[in-house]
Amino acid sequence: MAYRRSALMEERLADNRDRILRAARSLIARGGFREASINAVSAKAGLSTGAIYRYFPSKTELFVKVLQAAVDHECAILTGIIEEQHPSHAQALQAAVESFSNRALEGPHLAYAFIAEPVDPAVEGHRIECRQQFSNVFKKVVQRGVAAGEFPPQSVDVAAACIVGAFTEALIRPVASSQKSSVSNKRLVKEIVQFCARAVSGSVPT
Amino acid sequence: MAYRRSALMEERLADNRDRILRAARSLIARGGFREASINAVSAKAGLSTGAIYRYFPSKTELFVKVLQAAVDHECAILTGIIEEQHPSHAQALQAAVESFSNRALEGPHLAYAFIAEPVDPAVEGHRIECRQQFSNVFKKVVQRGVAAGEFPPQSVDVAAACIVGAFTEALIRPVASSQKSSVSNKRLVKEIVQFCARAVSGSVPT
Amino acid sequence: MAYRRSALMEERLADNRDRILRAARSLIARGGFREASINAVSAKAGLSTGAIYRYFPSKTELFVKVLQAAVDHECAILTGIIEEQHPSHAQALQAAVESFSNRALEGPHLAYAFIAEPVDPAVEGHRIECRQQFSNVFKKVVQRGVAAGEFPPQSVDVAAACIVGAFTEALIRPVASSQKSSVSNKRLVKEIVQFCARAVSGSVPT
Amino acid sequence: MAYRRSALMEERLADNRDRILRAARSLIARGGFREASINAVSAKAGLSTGAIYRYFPSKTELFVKVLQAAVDHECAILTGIIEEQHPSHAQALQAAVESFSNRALEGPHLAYAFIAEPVDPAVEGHRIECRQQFSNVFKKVVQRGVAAGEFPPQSVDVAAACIVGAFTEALIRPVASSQKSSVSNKRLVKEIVQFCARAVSGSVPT
DNA sequence: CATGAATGAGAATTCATTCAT
DNA sequence: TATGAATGAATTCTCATTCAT
Repeated sequence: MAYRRSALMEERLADNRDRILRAARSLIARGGFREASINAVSAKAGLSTGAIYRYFPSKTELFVKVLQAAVDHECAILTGIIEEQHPSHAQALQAAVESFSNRALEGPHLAYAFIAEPVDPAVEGHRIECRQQFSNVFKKVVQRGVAAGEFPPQSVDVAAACIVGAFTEALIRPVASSQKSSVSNKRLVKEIVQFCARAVSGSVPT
Repeated sequence: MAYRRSALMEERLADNRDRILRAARSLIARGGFREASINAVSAKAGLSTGAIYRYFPSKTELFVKVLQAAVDHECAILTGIIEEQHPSHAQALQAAVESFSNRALEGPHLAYAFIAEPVDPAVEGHRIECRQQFSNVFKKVVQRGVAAGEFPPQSVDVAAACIVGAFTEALIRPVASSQKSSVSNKRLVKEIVQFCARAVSGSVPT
Repeated sequence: MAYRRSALMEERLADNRDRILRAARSLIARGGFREASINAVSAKAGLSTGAIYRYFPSKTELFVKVLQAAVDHECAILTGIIEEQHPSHAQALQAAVESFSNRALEGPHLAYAFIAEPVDPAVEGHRIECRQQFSNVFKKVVQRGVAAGEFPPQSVDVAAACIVGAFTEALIRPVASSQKSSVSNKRLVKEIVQFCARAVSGSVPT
Repeated sequence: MAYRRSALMEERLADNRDRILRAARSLIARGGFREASINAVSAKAGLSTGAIYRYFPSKTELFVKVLQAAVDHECAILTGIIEEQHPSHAQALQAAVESFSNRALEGPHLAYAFIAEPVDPAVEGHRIECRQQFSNVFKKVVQRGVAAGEFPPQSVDVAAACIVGAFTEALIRPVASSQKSSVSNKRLVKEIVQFCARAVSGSVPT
């Protein structure tokens, strides 16, 4: 007679899976994929190496899930923002960029991992997808702005990619150099936001 | 009995060093850092693995030098372009971005490696420096444009970083996804160039 | 409060033990010892991994029991055959060999496992015993034939071992090579049978 | 300027490759494929684990080479024997079987490994080939005997397989059980030889 | 100075066995 | 008693670095 899996156990299982994901995420954020060995992940998650393989079929799949989760979470937030009421499409874009930037400055290395060369070519395909998915959010705002005549005609795909690249790079730079930047974080975000706004609108935001 | 290093020998040494750098560069460009093992580099350079260590103290240092050389070369070209006569600073910027983009689209994986996560965290610091150096060229154009009143006031550091990030991301995307993009390379470059021009000038380029 | 083991429970225990044995046997037959992991066995038996250890102290012991059971079953059949009335001892032998061969060609991989290298050296000792037991059946026929003067004098132990080895190898070969043999199964069995008959009798069977 | 590889070094390399092969062969012979881990092989060969991979691309390939070498060596000897002058084909067969048996009784487990279940299915294909190759030698003798009318008509393929199986089994049994057999080695070989002779000729050898 | 064989730590993954529930 | 998640030692294979020749 099979024992029913108790609610407590279910919880523990879900908890473990989560701890593994968080451990991997944390290690990737701190030191890139290179630092996220199965040993390191399992140690940080407080589990044995073998336990990882109960929850994920391979290291590659684990990484894919980490990226996916991070991107899903971020995209949900950004989508929420651009669907809010905004005086203009430019301001919708600015709000999204600002929101992302503020979060990225808190945990900057994960954003960095999005554009990192993967340990395993098998992750590569998925990483590209993630970035694509990621920039799709921005693409939507640009599309609307162009459709509304607020923005000049432009390739929305290219613009979205440029936006993602622009703020990613600008955000990563000061973090990676780990030296006090010449501009404060607040100022940095403001400048990034305005850069993007000018880029899509072709006008200086007021 | 210490032999004086003959001119011939000096030449051979320099030649070997160069071949190693070129071999590493070629391998990185083709398959990323992952493909550039010491074995592969030495084989491609026509030398032994041990010989590598006569010219470079470690793999890390070799990679650093490869990046440095690539960036130096690129920066020299870009600096040359922006120092030419241009009708406007916006057009100087556009010429530089276009030039870089065209080269990047020919050897896309090397550009990709610029923003790739390093094999060794020790490379990281230097990679950031390289990108810094890299964006300094664009910073100069922005500075001039702002000083001349052609561009609106803005943080030239942030703008330069954004520019580098923008075109890097936009260029890498189609390469990485290795699928025919919706826009042709020619169109892609044009769109990137205009994105950057709008971003710094706050106006739609004619 | 110790419950007396009910008849029902006894039955269930015996049933479980049997299902484990059958599951293991089936897996070994299909893919060799290599495929018969405790996980696979328990899954196929519809039990948990832990449950296996209630019925068998170790994987090794389980395998030993699987072999024992298979051999016991086969020996019972073969003994039945040779105890039947036969015109001659040579024909008794032929009937036994033919019977075994036909069954082996239906489930060839299990026969194969009899002579397979064991996963665990601890199984080895027992596997030898099984083959011994196995050849004892054939030994009896040879003994009778020699005693009756139908077969020439010979070491019955060696002859029995040779017989087992001969048909095992001949049966396994086409299976392992998994390519259509030059001879049909029917012909194969006939040839094996005659080989054995000639070997023990020193005459060509009519 | 490349240094020429000295004769001494060449010798050391060949020697190392040989030591690896011998180490693997010895371990397989002693405890089957299971005991021949890369660690064990390298330790026995007096090399590091990594060194193995300079000489063999994988464990599988190493095993294949071990089998191949053993079989090649044995086949060469047996072929030599059957090509000698013999009073009859039956005696040629007997000489070959006797020769093989005597060697097998000195290093018995390697013969055993020929019919062992492989660790890696990739080895399987090759192992079958080896056994085939092995029995081809005996097939030739049977063919000649049949052609000469000395042996009764029979499937030479089946007969050859049976012969190999017969003496393999008979030789392995006493060794594996590691208990003094009822028959001496000398007697054992004689009995095996006669079994095979009767089997192919259908007559009692004088 | 050049060579490249050798090293050996470390990587991902597997699986028999245990034990808290 | 039954469960199956967790363990962790063991496995194969890689590769930066060294050093005898």
